[in-house]
Amino acid sequence: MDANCFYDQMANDSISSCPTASEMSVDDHSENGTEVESKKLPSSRYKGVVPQPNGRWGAQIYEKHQRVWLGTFTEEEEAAKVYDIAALRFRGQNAITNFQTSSESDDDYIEKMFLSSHSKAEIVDMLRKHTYQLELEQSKQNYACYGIGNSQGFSDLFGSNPFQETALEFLFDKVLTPSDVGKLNRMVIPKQQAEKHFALSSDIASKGVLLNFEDNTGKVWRLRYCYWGSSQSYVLTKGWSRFVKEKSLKAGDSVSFWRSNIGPNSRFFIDSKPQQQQNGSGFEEMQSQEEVGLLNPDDRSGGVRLFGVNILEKPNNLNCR
DNA sequence: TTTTGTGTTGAA
DNA sequence: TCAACACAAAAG
Repeated sequence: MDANCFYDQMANDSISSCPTASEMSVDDHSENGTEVESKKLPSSRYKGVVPQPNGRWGAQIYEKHQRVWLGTFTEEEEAAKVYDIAALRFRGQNAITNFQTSSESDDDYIEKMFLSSHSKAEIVDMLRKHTYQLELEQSKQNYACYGIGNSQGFSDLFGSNPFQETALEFLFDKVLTPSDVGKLNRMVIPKQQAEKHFALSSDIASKGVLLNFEDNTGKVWRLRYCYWGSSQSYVLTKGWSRFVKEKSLKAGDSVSFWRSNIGPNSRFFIDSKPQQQQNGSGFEEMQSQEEVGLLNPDDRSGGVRLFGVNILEKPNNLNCR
């Protein structure tokens, strides 16, 4: 493509993407395009932005001695903004960017969370496909649906989890064994899960604690949770047999544990599912959140699901009511 | 045929 | 790390 074609394309694409006079070499004005220098592409005034032969602009960022291509864009400024987004994700809040990016507004805070909750590859993929803004907006809408619902700005909540009123966190599943639904009147909680989600201090471990679990009907089940030293296992005891009976649980069925909030006001939830039926007695509130992306039923790795991704590690503290 | 984005190089 | 340049690969 010669210079004339190049600038024709520039004119078609966007007025604002045309080079300034200072960026255009004298030879660019030649009519016949025979000058060698006329093919020289205009440099971008933005970091991470490179000109393309067709007059568009490419965005790229470097990491570990390798270029990461961020896509091509009609507008030079658009490419610059894309670089900024990548820079924030790759290099953090202190990254040098083309435009002012840091503020304490709610939107900016959501975007920070959005960025940090997606892998670099995911962000790059969005940028290259030009879907970043769309996905970000969808995340904001998800937040609006399940937000705190008061007038308090996010910035007021820095230092704590601003989404704690909204997050419903999947803890773990347990496929019930015959003994879990038998006459022992107890359910063994896998040690790894127990120590992770229901950690007890040693002094109260043997004594046990009463935990409240809400089921899908809103009914609260008060279950005794303790550690049995004899079998070195964590168990739900008092109240469990009644739960089994009322839910008609059998071996092979499963129970799921969830929690909402992080901190002193944590609430636990319990849900049961028949062995063969995966979509039967779903937790209505949880399902509705899954539908909007707050929770991902396919990804039960344990993190809080926000903006369609997991963003928080599970806390290790136990909160009894 | 047009556009994207990679290979490569040299500067900072 | 970064941008410039050339050009092969991919897309239309």
